[in-house]
Amino acid sequence: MISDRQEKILKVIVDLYVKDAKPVGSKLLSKKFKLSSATLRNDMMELENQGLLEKTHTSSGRVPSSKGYRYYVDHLMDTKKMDADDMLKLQIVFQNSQLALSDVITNSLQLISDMTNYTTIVLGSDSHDNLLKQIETIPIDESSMVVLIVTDRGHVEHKNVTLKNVSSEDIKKTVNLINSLIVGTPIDQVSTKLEFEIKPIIGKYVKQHEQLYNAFYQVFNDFTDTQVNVVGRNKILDQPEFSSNIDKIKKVYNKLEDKELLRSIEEDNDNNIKVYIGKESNIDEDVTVIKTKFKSSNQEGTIAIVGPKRMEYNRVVNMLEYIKENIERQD
Amino acid sequence: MISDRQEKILKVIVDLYVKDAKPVGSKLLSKKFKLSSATLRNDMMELENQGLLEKTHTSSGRVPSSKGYRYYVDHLMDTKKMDADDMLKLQIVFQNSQLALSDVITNSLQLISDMTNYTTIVLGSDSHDNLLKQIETIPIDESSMVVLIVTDRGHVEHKNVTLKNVSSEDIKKTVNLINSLIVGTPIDQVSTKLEFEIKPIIGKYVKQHEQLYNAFYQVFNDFTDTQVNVVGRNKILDQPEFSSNIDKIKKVYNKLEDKELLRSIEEDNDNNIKVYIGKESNIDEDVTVIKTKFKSSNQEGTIAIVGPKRMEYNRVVNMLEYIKENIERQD
DNA sequence: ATTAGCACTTGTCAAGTAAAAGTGCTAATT
DNA sequence: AATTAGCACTTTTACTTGACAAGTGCTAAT
Repeated sequence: MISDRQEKILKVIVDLYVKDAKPVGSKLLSKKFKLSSATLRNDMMELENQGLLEKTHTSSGRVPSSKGYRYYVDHLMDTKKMDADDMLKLQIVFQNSQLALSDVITNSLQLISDMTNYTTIVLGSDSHDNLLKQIETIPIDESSMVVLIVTDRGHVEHKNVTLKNVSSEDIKKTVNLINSLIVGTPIDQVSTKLEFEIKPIIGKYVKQHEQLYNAFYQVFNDFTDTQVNVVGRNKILDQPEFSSNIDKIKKVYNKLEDKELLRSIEEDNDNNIKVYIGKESNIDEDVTVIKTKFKSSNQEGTIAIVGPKRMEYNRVVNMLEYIKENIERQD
Repeated sequence: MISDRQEKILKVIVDLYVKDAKPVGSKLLSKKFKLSSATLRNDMMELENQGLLEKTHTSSGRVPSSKGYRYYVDHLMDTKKMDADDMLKLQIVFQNSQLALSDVITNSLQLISDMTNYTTIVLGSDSHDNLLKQIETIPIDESSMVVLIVTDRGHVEHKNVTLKNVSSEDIKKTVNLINSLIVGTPIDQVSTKLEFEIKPIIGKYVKQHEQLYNAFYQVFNDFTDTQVNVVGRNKILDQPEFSSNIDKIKKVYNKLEDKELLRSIEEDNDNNIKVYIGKESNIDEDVTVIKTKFKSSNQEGTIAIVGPKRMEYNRVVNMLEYIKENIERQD
């Protein structure tokens, strides 16, 4: 559909626009190609007709459209060449054997955020299908205790609970009951089991069963759906497409707090790296999200980079690829 | 130093400016007082000479200075009258006996943030002087386990740790050793004790002691200084003094991530409600922070409200007072 | 002690102008 | 047939300009 030269022109326009955030005109391009600006103009017009480029106003230079970025991502970028400096810096994090995997992930995403000026997100996997592994209580003083819940995949939930006039005997009984009867149950079914299997029993044999039941019920009920860690939220303010537009900032920030949205990113089950350009991001037409799932023996989840549509696609994809591979290799 | 009438004028100016964010002129004031604008102008001039009012430019109305707000806070506002609607809404949260105290705190600060459009912060108390209460390990699979640490004041820290070829025997031995030897030690001395009291012993009796030592060392080392919960970060974008000034927003957001700053808020040991106006906030000359410590049998910490210098001092102080009292009464 | 009156200052808004950047089209050139 | 030179046209941006509104400080009168 489009000529080789037009492809090259598109690539150069994307690269230039990503770098400088300024619409690219035919004159500037004519320096990169050994062609007159008029020739470039003709090709640019064709690329615009194909919907790959756009103008910001009648007489402005061209800017890639979402479709243009899509074409770039799918056909034009050299995805296998990683910047040496980026690689080196990431390596340092991954080679620090002192760190637990979760810290390596956090650190590397912090690093990416700092290097690229984009916002990064780590989503712990949805724990609702985790199985209850063990519960544990630790008394703090005569009227309060800490309740701990651990799942088979290592997710921990804890809570400080206040109890009045409950004997440690009764607490122990209840804990043992739960540990023997409902361990192995998926987390989202625990509440039900608690009600129909535990409540009737402790109702008979345990004083203050009401309080105890409520305490445990509460902890399970609060079980966090998805652990979210947003790194470099403020980087958004450094991106020119946002820093001049408070309403956009407000919109993006609100979306970043939107659990629904984050869940939807996580629920995409493609294990490869996936690029959501502009509206596809469900955040803002000027935002791009690049995400991937990862899964090691120890931990699984999703990592995502949120930046302007005018994003360093190449670089980010390469970095994510690197991280994903290295997490999954760590076994 | 200033007359009764001048005091009244200052109060009205603060109230008006807080409400409308517009400099207050003599004409507007003359409607509130039965005096001509010229008279008011004379008094305003005197208030300006005293440093209590400022002009934004030679011919603008007056705006309270930091000193003016300070005077208002210390002498002028009726701190005992709480808005009935505010009270009602807070009551609902505090009367929900289903909730654990920590949730009541979070919910009430979320509520304040929503009602006032300010940002709120909950700082869990610094845990460094907490004493180690108990450690606990829960195996996840053959190569990883969860390590849990609980302090005497109910602070919980947990971490997923990967171990290779370490027997559950050895883990148990080490845990028992720690629980018998260093329980009761202040958290910030645990690392040292771990090194000089535990390391030598497990060095002799435990295989893979290197790995185990490192794992535990790591968890203690990561012990979070202060638990921070910032609610309603985005409200800042709705305040007119910031929404037109990206640089200010950037500055404030960066400060809100600044652990040093948050620690300094927490380290102020005044148990009463304290108001930091403008520069005193250490955030921005246009920001005010109002904070208080709270302490119940179960939990202690600091709560702070961050808003523009043009803040509803009265309302916020009253709400904080209410919250503080109700937290501390819950025993 | 208060007020009326007035000259003066500053910010804001709309309209107008000129320059810069870049386009599309036509006609000439390779 | 593809490329280029040339030019009229459009839009943005940055500056002026002028008029008006808001509000002040000061003086003189009440």
